[in-house]
Amino acid sequence: MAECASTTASAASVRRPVGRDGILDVAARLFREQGYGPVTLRKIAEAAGIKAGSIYYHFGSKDEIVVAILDAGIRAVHEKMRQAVLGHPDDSVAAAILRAAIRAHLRALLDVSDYSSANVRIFGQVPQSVRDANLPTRRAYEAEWDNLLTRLQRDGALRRNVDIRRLRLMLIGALNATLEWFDPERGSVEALASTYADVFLNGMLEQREV
Amino acid sequence: MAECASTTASAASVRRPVGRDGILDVAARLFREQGYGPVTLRKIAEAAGIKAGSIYYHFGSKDEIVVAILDAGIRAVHEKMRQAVLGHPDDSVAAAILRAAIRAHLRALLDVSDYSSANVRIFGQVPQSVRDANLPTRRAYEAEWDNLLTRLQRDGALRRNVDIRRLRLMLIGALNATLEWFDPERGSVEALASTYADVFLNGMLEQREV
DNA sequence: GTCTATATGGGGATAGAC
DNA sequence: GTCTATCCCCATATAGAC
Repeated sequence: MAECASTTASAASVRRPVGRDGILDVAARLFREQGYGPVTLRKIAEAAGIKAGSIYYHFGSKDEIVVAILDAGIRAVHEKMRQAVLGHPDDSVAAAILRAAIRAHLRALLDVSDYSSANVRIFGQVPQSVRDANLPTRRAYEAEWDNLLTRLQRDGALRRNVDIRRLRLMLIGALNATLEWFDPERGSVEALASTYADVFLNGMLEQREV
Repeated sequence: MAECASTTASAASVRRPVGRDGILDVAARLFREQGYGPVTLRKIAEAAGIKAGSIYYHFGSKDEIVVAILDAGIRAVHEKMRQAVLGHPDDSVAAAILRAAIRAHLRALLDVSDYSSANVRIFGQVPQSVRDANLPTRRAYEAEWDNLLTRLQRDGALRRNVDIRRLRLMLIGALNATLEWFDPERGSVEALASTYADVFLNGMLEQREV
Protein backbone atom coordinates (compact mmCIF):
# COMPACT_ATOMS: atom_id res chain seq x y z
CA MET A 1 0.00 0.00 0.00
CA ALA A 2 2.74 2.44 0.95
CA GLU A 3 5.26 2.99 -1.75
CA CYS A 4 8.19 1.49 0.09
CA ALA A 5 8.83 -1.25 2.63
CA SER A 6 9.17 0.02 6.15
CA THR A 7 12.53 -0.19 7.83
CA THR A 8 12.34 -2.99 10.36
CA ALA A 9 15.16 -1.49 12.38
CA SER A 10 14.23 -1.87 16.02
CA ALA A 11 15.14 1.65 17.02
CA ALA A 12 17.04 4.80 16.20
CA SER A 13 16.56 4.57 12.47
CA VAL A 14 15.73 7.48 10.20
CA ARG A 15 12.69 9.24 11.66
CA ARG A 16 10.26 9.63 8.81
CA PRO A 17 6.47 9.75 9.06
CA VAL A 18 4.98 6.34 8.36
CA GLY A 19 1.41 7.46 8.07
CA ARG A 20 -1.77 5.48 7.69
CA ASP A 21 -0.58 3.31 4.81
CA GLY A 22 2.71 2.53 6.50
CA ILE A 23 0.89 1.30 9.58
CA LEU A 24 -1.43 -0.84 7.47
CA ASP A 25 1.48 -2.39 5.58
CA VAL A 26 3.27 -3.33 8.75
CA ALA A 27 0.12 -4.58 10.44
CA ALA A 28 -0.84 -6.73 7.46
CA ARG A 29 2.56 -8.39 7.52
CA LEU A 30 2.35 -9.08 11.25
CA PHE A 31 -1.19 -10.46 10.99
CA ARG A 32 -0.13 -12.73 8.16
CA GLU A 33 2.84 -14.00 10.14
CA GLN A 34 1.36 -14.29 13.62
CA GLY A 35 -2.42 -14.32 13.38
CA TYR A 36 -4.85 -12.00 15.10
CA GLY A 37 -4.44 -12.63 18.81
CA PRO A 38 -0.69 -12.17 19.27
CA VAL A 39 -0.48 -8.95 17.25
CA THR A 40 -0.95 -6.02 19.62
CA LEU A 41 -0.96 -2.33 18.87
CA ARG A 42 2.36 -2.14 20.68
CA LYS A 43 3.89 -4.66 18.27
CA ILE A 44 2.47 -2.87 15.25
CA ALA A 45 3.78 0.44 16.52
CA GLU A 46 7.22 -0.96 17.24
CA ALA A 47 7.47 -2.54 13.79
CA ALA A 48 6.39 0.77 12.26
CA GLY A 49 8.93 2.71 14.30
CA ILE A 50 6.43 4.73 16.30
CA LYS A 51 4.75 4.52 19.72
CA ALA A 52 1.46 2.75 20.38
CA GLY A 53 -0.47 5.87 21.29
CA SER A 54 0.38 7.47 17.97
CA ILE A 55 -1.67 4.93 16.11
CA TYR A 56 -4.83 6.60 17.37
CA TYR A 57 -4.08 9.65 15.31
CA HIS A 58 -4.74 7.54 12.21
CA PHE A 59 -7.29 4.99 13.45
CA GLY A 60 -10.10 5.06 15.95
CA SER A 61 -9.55 1.54 17.20
CA LYS A 62 -7.66 -1.67 16.57
CA ASP A 63 -10.70 -3.11 14.84
CA GLU A 64 -10.66 -0.25 12.38
CA ILE A 65 -7.17 -1.32 11.30
CA VAL A 66 -8.25 -4.91 10.97
CA VAL A 67 -11.30 -4.07 8.87
CA ALA A 68 -9.18 -1.96 6.53
CA ILE A 69 -6.76 -4.85 6.07
CA LEU A 70 -9.49 -7.43 5.53
CA ASP A 71 -11.16 -5.28 2.88
CA ALA A 72 -7.92 -4.53 1.06
CA GLY A 73 -7.06 -8.22 1.09
CA ILE A 74 -10.26 -9.25 -0.65
CA ARG A 75 -10.07 -6.41 -3.14
CA ALA A 76 -6.52 -7.43 -4.09
CA VAL A 77 -7.33 -11.07 -4.82
CA HIS A 78 -10.62 -10.11 -6.47
CA GLU A 79 -8.86 -7.77 -8.85
CA LYS A 80 -6.23 -10.38 -9.79
CA MET A 81 -8.82 -13.06 -10.40
CA ARG A 82 -11.04 -10.74 -12.43
CA GLN A 83 -8.16 -9.66 -14.66
CA ALA A 84 -7.12 -13.27 -15.19
CA VAL A 85 -10.60 -14.23 -16.36
CA LEU A 86 -10.93 -11.11 -18.54
CA GLY A 87 -7.77 -12.25 -20.33
CA HIS A 88 -9.81 -15.03 -21.94
CA PRO A 89 -12.61 -14.57 -24.47
CA ASP A 90 -15.94 -15.97 -23.36
CA ASP A 91 -15.68 -18.84 -25.81
CA SER A 92 -12.28 -20.01 -24.57
CA VAL A 93 -11.87 -23.56 -23.35
CA ALA A 94 -13.45 -23.74 -19.89
CA ALA A 95 -10.44 -25.53 -18.44
CA ALA A 96 -8.13 -22.71 -19.48
CA ILE A 97 -10.29 -20.05 -17.84
CA LEU A 98 -10.57 -22.02 -14.62
CA ARG A 99 -6.83 -22.64 -14.57
CA ALA A 100 -6.19 -18.92 -14.89
CA ALA A 101 -8.61 -18.07 -12.09
CA ILE A 102 -7.12 -20.68 -9.76
CA ARG A 103 -3.63 -19.48 -10.56
CA ALA A 104 -4.55 -15.85 -9.91
CA HIS A 105 -6.11 -16.64 -6.55
CA LEU A 106 -3.11 -18.65 -5.40
CA ARG A 107 -0.64 -16.05 -6.61
CA ALA A 108 -2.41 -13.26 -4.76
CA LEU A 109 -2.46 -15.40 -1.64
CA LEU A 110 1.04 -16.85 -1.67
CA ASP A 111 3.11 -14.43 -3.73
CA VAL A 112 1.73 -10.96 -4.00
CA SER A 113 -0.28 -9.58 -1.14
CA ASP A 114 0.26 -9.53 2.62
CA TYR A 115 -3.27 -8.17 2.78
CA SER A 116 -4.83 -11.16 1.03
CA SER A 117 -2.89 -13.68 3.08
CA ALA A 118 -3.62 -11.78 6.29
CA ASN A 119 -7.30 -11.90 5.41
CA VAL A 120 -7.33 -15.66 5.01
CA ARG A 121 -5.21 -16.16 8.09
CA ILE A 122 -7.18 -14.03 10.55
CA PHE A 123 -10.76 -13.88 9.26
CA GLY A 124 -11.77 -16.81 11.44
CA GLN A 125 -10.19 -15.23 14.51
CA VAL A 126 -11.56 -11.69 14.52
CA PRO A 127 -14.62 -10.48 16.45
CA GLN A 128 -18.00 -10.90 14.79
CA SER A 129 -18.37 -7.15 14.29
CA VAL A 130 -15.19 -7.10 12.21
CA ARG A 131 -16.33 -10.06 10.12
CA ASP A 132 -19.63 -8.33 9.50
CA ALA A 133 -17.89 -5.19 8.31
CA ASN A 134 -15.88 -7.24 5.83
CA LEU A 135 -18.86 -9.18 4.50
CA PRO A 136 -19.96 -6.92 1.61
CA THR A 137 -16.48 -7.00 0.09
CA ARG A 138 -16.34 -10.79 0.46
CA ARG A 139 -19.76 -11.20 -1.11
CA ALA A 140 -18.63 -9.31 -4.18
CA TYR A 141 -15.69 -11.66 -4.68
CA GLU A 142 -17.87 -14.70 -4.10
CA ALA A 143 -20.32 -13.39 -6.69
CA GLU A 144 -17.48 -13.09 -9.19
CA TRP A 145 -16.72 -16.79 -8.79
CA ASP A 146 -20.37 -17.78 -8.86
CA ASN A 147 -20.87 -15.88 -12.09
CA LEU A 148 -17.92 -17.62 -13.70
CA LEU A 149 -18.93 -21.09 -12.52
CA THR A 150 -22.55 -20.58 -13.49
CA ARG A 151 -21.58 -19.50 -16.98
CA LEU A 152 -19.30 -22.51 -17.44
CA GLN A 153 -21.95 -24.86 -16.18
CA ARG A 154 -24.55 -23.34 -18.50
CA ASP A 155 -22.13 -23.89 -21.39
CA GLY A 156 -21.96 -27.56 -20.50
CA ALA A 157 -18.36 -27.52 -19.35
CA LEU A 158 -19.11 -28.32 -15.69
CA ARG A 159 -21.04 -31.32 -14.44
CA ARG A 160 -24.67 -30.36 -14.01
CA ASN A 161 -25.17 -32.20 -10.72
CA VAL A 162 -23.03 -29.93 -8.57
CA ASP A 163 -24.38 -26.94 -6.71
CA ILE A 164 -22.47 -23.81 -7.72
CA ARG A 165 -22.36 -22.31 -4.25
CA ARG A 166 -21.01 -25.50 -2.79
CA LEU A 167 -18.48 -25.89 -5.57
CA ARG A 168 -17.22 -22.36 -4.97
CA LEU A 169 -16.91 -22.98 -1.23
CA MET A 170 -14.98 -26.18 -1.90
CA LEU A 171 -12.65 -24.52 -4.35
CA ILE A 172 -11.89 -21.33 -2.43
CA GLY A 173 -11.60 -23.26 0.82
CA ALA A 174 -9.11 -25.68 -0.70
CA LEU A 175 -7.03 -22.89 -2.23
CA ASN A 176 -6.99 -20.84 0.97
CA ALA A 177 -5.88 -23.87 2.97
CA THR A 178 -2.55 -23.81 1.14
CA LEU A 179 -1.57 -20.83 3.24
CA GLU A 180 -1.10 -23.18 6.19
CA TRP A 181 1.55 -25.35 4.60
CA PHE A 182 2.85 -23.88 1.35
CA ASP A 183 6.63 -23.68 1.35
CA PRO A 184 8.29 -22.01 -1.67
CA GLU A 185 11.38 -24.17 -1.10
CA ARG A 186 9.34 -27.26 -1.91
CA GLY A 187 7.99 -25.98 -5.20
CA SER A 188 6.80 -22.86 -6.98
CA VAL A 189 3.37 -21.27 -6.74
CA GLU A 190 3.02 -21.91 -10.46
CA ALA A 191 3.55 -25.63 -10.00
CA LEU A 192 1.14 -25.68 -7.09
CA ALA A 193 -1.53 -23.87 -9.09
CA SER A 194 -1.07 -26.32 -11.92
CA THR A 195 -1.53 -29.30 -9.61
CA TYR A 196 -4.66 -27.81 -8.07
CA ALA A 197 -6.11 -27.20 -11.50
CA ASP A 198 -5.26 -30.76 -12.57
CA VAL A 199 -6.96 -32.32 -9.57
CA PHE A 200 -10.00 -30.08 -9.46
CA LEU A 201 -10.65 -30.25 -13.18
CA ASN A 202 -9.90 -33.91 -13.82
CA GLY A 203 -9.65 -35.64 -10.46
CA MET A 204 -6.92 -37.66 -8.82
CA LEU A 205 -7.85 -41.04 -10.27
CA GLU A 206 -5.85 -42.44 -13.16
CA GLN A 207 -7.82 -41.59 -16.29
CA ARG A 208 -8.88 -44.64 -18.23
CA GLU A 209 -8.80 -42.87 -21.56
CA VAL A 210 -8.21 -39.37 -22.92
CA MET B 1 -15.07 -37.91 26.82
CA ALA B 2 -17.13 -37.70 30.01
CA GLU B 3 -20.07 -40.07 30.06
CA CYS B 4 -22.69 -37.38 30.13
CA ALA B 5 -23.18 -33.87 28.86
CA SER B 6 -22.56 -31.22 31.44
CA THR B 7 -25.43 -29.12 32.64
CA THR B 8 -25.11 -25.70 31.15
CA ALA B 9 -27.16 -24.16 33.94
CA SER B 10 -25.55 -20.88 34.82
CA ALA B 11 -25.67 -21.35 38.56
CA ALA B 12 -27.24 -23.14 41.46
CA SER B 13 -27.65 -26.43 39.63
CA VAL B 14 -26.92 -29.82 41.09
CA ARG B 15 -23.39 -29.67 42.51
CA ARG B 16 -21.62 -32.71 41.13
CA PRO B 17 -17.88 -33.04 40.51
CA VAL B 18 -17.11 -32.39 36.86
CA GLY B 19 -13.55 -33.65 36.96
CA ARG B 20 -10.85 -33.60 34.35
CA ASP B 21 -12.95 -35.08 31.55
CA GLY B 22 -15.86 -32.78 32.23
CA ILE B 23 -13.59 -29.76 31.95
CA LEU B 24 -12.13 -31.06 28.70
CA ASP B 25 -15.58 -31.68 27.19
CA VAL B 26 -16.73 -28.18 27.98
CA ALA B 27 -13.48 -26.59 26.84
CA ALA B 28 -13.51 -28.50 23.55
CA ARG B 29 -17.01 -27.25 22.82
CA LEU B 30 -16.09 -23.66 23.60
CA PHE B 31 -12.91 -23.81 21.51
CA ARG B 32 -14.86 -25.23 18.59
CA GLU B 33 -17.47 -22.50 18.87
CA GLN B 34 -15.32 -19.47 19.65
CA GLY B 35 -11.72 -20.22 18.70
CA TYR B 36 -8.68 -20.03 20.92
CA GLY B 37 -8.34 -16.38 21.89
CA PRO B 38 -11.80 -15.61 23.29
CA VAL B 39 -12.00 -18.76 25.44
CA THR B 40 -10.64 -17.92 28.86
CA LEU B 41 -10.25 -20.15 31.89
CA ARG B 42 -13.00 -18.14 33.50
CA LYS B 43 -15.38 -18.99 30.65
CA ILE B 44 -14.44 -22.67 30.75
CA ALA B 45 -14.97 -22.74 34.49
CA GLU B 46 -18.34 -21.02 34.26
CA ALA B 47 -19.56 -23.39 31.56
CA ALA B 48 -18.39 -26.32 33.66
CA GLY B 49 -20.14 -24.97 36.73
CA ILE B 50 -17.00 -24.41 38.80
CA LYS B 51 -14.67 -21.49 39.59
CA ALA B 52 -11.60 -20.63 37.55
CA GLY B 53 -9.09 -21.41 40.28
CA SER B 54 -10.45 -24.94 40.60
CA ILE B 55 -9.19 -25.83 37.14
CA TYR B 56 -5.64 -25.83 38.44
CA TYR B 57 -6.38 -28.88 40.54
CA HIS B 58 -6.71 -30.84 37.28
CA PHE B 59 -4.35 -29.00 34.94
CA GLY B 60 -1.07 -27.17 35.37
CA SER B 61 -1.83 -24.49 32.81
CA LYS B 62 -4.25 -23.43 30.09
CA ASP B 63 -1.89 -24.81 27.48
CA GLU B 64 -2.06 -28.22 29.11
CA ILE B 65 -5.81 -28.25 28.49
CA VAL B 66 -5.34 -27.19 24.91
CA VAL B 67 -2.74 -29.85 24.18
CA ALA B 68 -5.01 -32.54 25.63
CA ILE B 69 -7.85 -31.39 23.39
CA LEU B 70 -5.69 -31.18 20.27
CA ASP B 71 -4.35 -34.69 20.81
CA ALA B 72 -7.76 -36.17 21.49
CA GLY B 73 -9.10 -34.46 18.38
CA ILE B 74 -6.55 -36.04 16.08
CA ARG B 75 -6.87 -39.44 17.70
CA ALA B 76 -10.65 -39.37 17.20
CA VAL B 77 -10.53 -38.60 13.48
CA HIS B 78 -7.57 -40.95 12.97
CA GLU B 79 -9.47 -43.83 14.54
CA LYS B 80 -12.56 -43.19 12.42
CA MET B 81 -10.58 -42.98 9.22
CA ARG B 82 -8.54 -46.09 10.02
CA GLN B 83 -11.65 -48.13 10.74
CA ALA B 84 -13.28 -46.93 7.54
CA VAL B 85 -10.30 -48.08 5.47
CA LEU B 86 -10.02 -51.38 7.35
CA GLY B 87 -13.60 -52.08 6.32
CA HIS B 88 -12.38 -52.61 2.77
CA PRO B 89 -10.16 -55.50 1.59
CA ASP B 90 -6.89 -54.39 0.03
CA ASP B 91 -8.10 -55.34 -3.43
CA SER B 92 -11.26 -53.25 -3.25
CA VAL B 93 -11.88 -50.59 -5.85
CA ALA B 94 -9.66 -47.64 -5.04
CA ALA B 95 -12.49 -45.16 -5.42
CA ALA B 96 -14.56 -46.96 -2.80
CA ILE B 97 -11.75 -46.91 -0.26
CA LEU B 98 -11.06 -43.22 -0.83
CA ARG B 99 -14.73 -42.40 -0.55
CA ALA B 100 -14.91 -44.17 2.79
CA ALA B 101 -11.83 -42.35 4.11
CA ILE B 102 -13.13 -38.96 3.00
CA ARG B 103 -16.52 -39.68 4.53
CA ALA B 104 -14.99 -40.76 7.84
CA HIS B 105 -12.86 -37.64 8.08
CA LEU B 106 -15.79 -35.33 7.37
CA ARG B 107 -18.08 -37.16 9.76
CA ALA B 108 -15.57 -36.94 12.60
CA LEU B 109 -15.14 -33.24 11.90
CA LEU B 110 -18.74 -32.16 11.35
CA ASP B 111 -20.84 -34.73 13.16
CA VAL B 112 -19.07 -36.64 15.85
CA SER B 113 -16.33 -34.94 17.78
CA ASP B 114 -16.04 -31.51 19.38
CA TYR B 115 -12.39 -32.44 19.90
CA SER B 116 -11.68 -32.96 16.21
CA SER B 117 -13.46 -29.80 15.17
CA ALA B 118 -11.80 -27.82 17.95
CA ASN B 119 -8.45 -29.09 16.71
CA VAL B 120 -9.03 -27.86 13.17
CA ARG B 121 -10.48 -24.60 14.36
CA ILE B 122 -7.75 -23.56 16.80
CA PHE B 123 -4.55 -25.29 15.67
CA GLY B 124 -3.50 -22.25 13.67
CA GLN B 125 -4.14 -19.94 16.62
CA VAL B 126 -2.31 -21.63 19.49
CA PRO B 127 1.23 -20.84 20.64
CA GLN B 128 4.07 -22.63 18.88
CA SER B 129 4.84 -24.71 21.98
CA VAL B 130 1.33 -26.13 21.91
CA ARG B 131 1.55 -26.92 18.21
CA ASP B 132 4.85 -28.69 18.78
CA ALA B 133 3.35 -30.82 21.53
CA ASN B 134 0.58 -31.89 19.17
CA LEU B 135 2.88 -32.69 16.27
CA PRO B 136 3.64 -36.38 16.94
CA THR B 137 -0.06 -37.22 17.04
CA ARG B 138 -0.64 -35.28 13.83
CA ARG B 139 2.26 -36.98 12.10
CA ALA B 140 0.76 -40.37 12.84
CA TYR B 141 -2.51 -39.41 11.18
CA GLU B 142 -0.71 -37.92 8.20
CA ALA B 143 1.29 -41.13 7.84
CA GLU B 144 -1.96 -43.11 7.76
CA TRP B 145 -3.13 -41.09 4.77
CA ASP B 146 0.25 -41.24 3.07
CA ASN B 147 0.29 -45.01 3.42
CA LEU B 148 -3.14 -45.30 1.87
CA LEU B 149 -2.41 -42.94 -1.00
CA THR B 150 0.97 -44.51 -1.71
CA ARG B 151 -0.59 -47.96 -1.88
CA LEU B 152 -3.31 -46.78 -4.27
CA GLN B 153 -0.78 -45.03 -6.45
CA ARG B 154 1.42 -48.13 -6.56
CA ASP B 155 -1.61 -50.14 -7.65
CA GLY B 156 -2.10 -47.77 -10.55
CA ALA B 157 -5.34 -46.25 -9.29
CA LEU B 158 -3.91 -42.75 -8.76
CA ARG B 159 -2.20 -40.63 -11.37
CA ARG B 160 1.54 -41.15 -11.12
CA ASN B 161 2.48 -37.53 -11.61
CA VAL B 162 1.18 -36.23 -8.28
CA ASP B 163 3.33 -36.02 -5.18
CA ILE B 164 1.68 -37.97 -2.36
CA ARG B 165 2.54 -35.49 0.36
CA ARG B 166 1.11 -32.63 -1.64
CA LEU B 167 -1.99 -34.60 -2.52
CA ARG B 168 -2.58 -35.38 1.14
CA LEU B 169 -2.17 -31.72 2.10
CA MET B 170 -4.61 -30.69 -0.61
CA LEU B 171 -7.17 -33.27 0.44
CA ILE B 172 -7.04 -32.79 4.21
CA GLY B 173 -6.89 -29.02 3.81
CA ALA B 174 -9.95 -29.01 1.60
CA LEU B 175 -11.91 -31.26 3.95
CA ASN B 176 -10.96 -29.25 7.03
CA ALA B 177 -12.02 -26.03 5.35
CA THR B 178 -15.64 -27.23 5.41
CA LEU B 179 -15.70 -26.46 9.12
CA GLU B 180 -15.84 -22.76 8.24
CA TRP B 181 -19.05 -22.90 6.28
CA PHE B 182 -20.80 -26.25 6.61
CA ASP B 183 -24.44 -25.81 7.61
CA PRO B 184 -26.45 -28.97 8.30
CA GLU B 185 -29.61 -27.12 7.26
CA ARG B 186 -28.26 -26.84 3.73
CA GLY B 187 -27.49 -30.52 3.30
CA SER B 188 -26.30 -33.59 5.16
CA VAL B 189 -22.72 -34.52 5.92
CA GLU B 190 -23.27 -37.63 3.83
CA ALA B 191 -24.21 -35.59 0.78
CA LEU B 192 -21.25 -33.30 1.34
CA ALA B 193 -18.86 -36.24 1.61
CA SER B 194 -20.25 -37.67 -1.58
CA THR B 195 -19.73 -34.40 -3.46
CA TYR B 196 -16.16 -34.10 -2.20
CA ALA B 197 -15.42 -37.64 -3.29
CA ASP B 198 -16.96 -36.98 -6.71
CA VAL B 199 -14.90 -33.88 -7.32
CA PHE B 200 -11.60 -35.16 -5.94
CA LEU B 201 -11.83 -38.50 -7.67
CA ASN B 202 -13.19 -37.41 -11.05
CA GLY B 203 -12.94 -33.64 -11.23
CA MET B 204 -15.51 -30.95 -11.82
CA LEU B 205 -15.41 -30.96 -15.61
CA GLU B 206 -18.16 -32.68 -17.54
CA GLN B 207 -16.83 -36.13 -18.37
CA ARG B 208 -16.63 -36.80 -22.11
CA GLU B 209 -17.18 -40.54 -21.75
CA VAL B 210 -17.49 -43.16 -18.99
C1' DG C 1 1.99 13.54 13.75
C1' DT C 2 4.23 11.82 17.40
C1' DC C 3 5.39 11.80 22.17
C1' DT C 4 4.72 10.53 27.48
C1' DA C 5 1.87 9.15 31.00
C1' DT C 6 -1.90 6.91 32.61
C1' DA C 7 -6.79 5.09 33.20
C1' DT C 8 -9.23 0.84 33.03
C1' DG C 9 -10.18 -3.79 32.34
C1' DG C 10 -9.28 -8.66 31.93
C1' DG C 11 -6.14 -12.38 31.46
C1' DG C 12 -3.34 -16.55 33.67
C1' DA C 13 -1.79 -18.17 37.74
C1' DT C 14 -1.05 -19.00 43.03
C1' DA C 15 -2.11 -19.58 48.22
C1' DG C 16 -4.57 -21.28 51.63
C1' DA C 17 -9.28 -22.13 53.76
C1' DC C 18 -12.88 -25.55 53.71
C1' DG D 1 -12.01 -31.18 44.70
C1' DT D 2 -13.65 -26.76 45.00
C1' DC D 3 -13.78 -22.21 47.04
C1' DT D 4 -12.24 -17.12 47.83
C1' DA D 5 -8.96 -13.71 47.40
C1' DT D 6 -5.32 -11.76 45.23
C1' DC D 7 -0.82 -10.98 42.60
C1' DC D 8 1.08 -9.49 38.44
C1' DC D 9 1.14 -8.52 33.74
C1' DC D 10 -0.35 -6.68 29.48
C1' DA D 11 -4.06 -5.32 26.53
C1' DT D 12 -6.83 -1.17 24.39
C1' DA D 13 -7.65 3.34 24.72
C1' DT D 14 -7.39 8.45 26.32
C1' DA D 15 -5.35 13.16 27.58
C1' DG D 16 -2.50 16.63 26.86
C1' DA D 17 2.41 18.28 25.92
C1' DC D 18 5.47 19.19 22.07
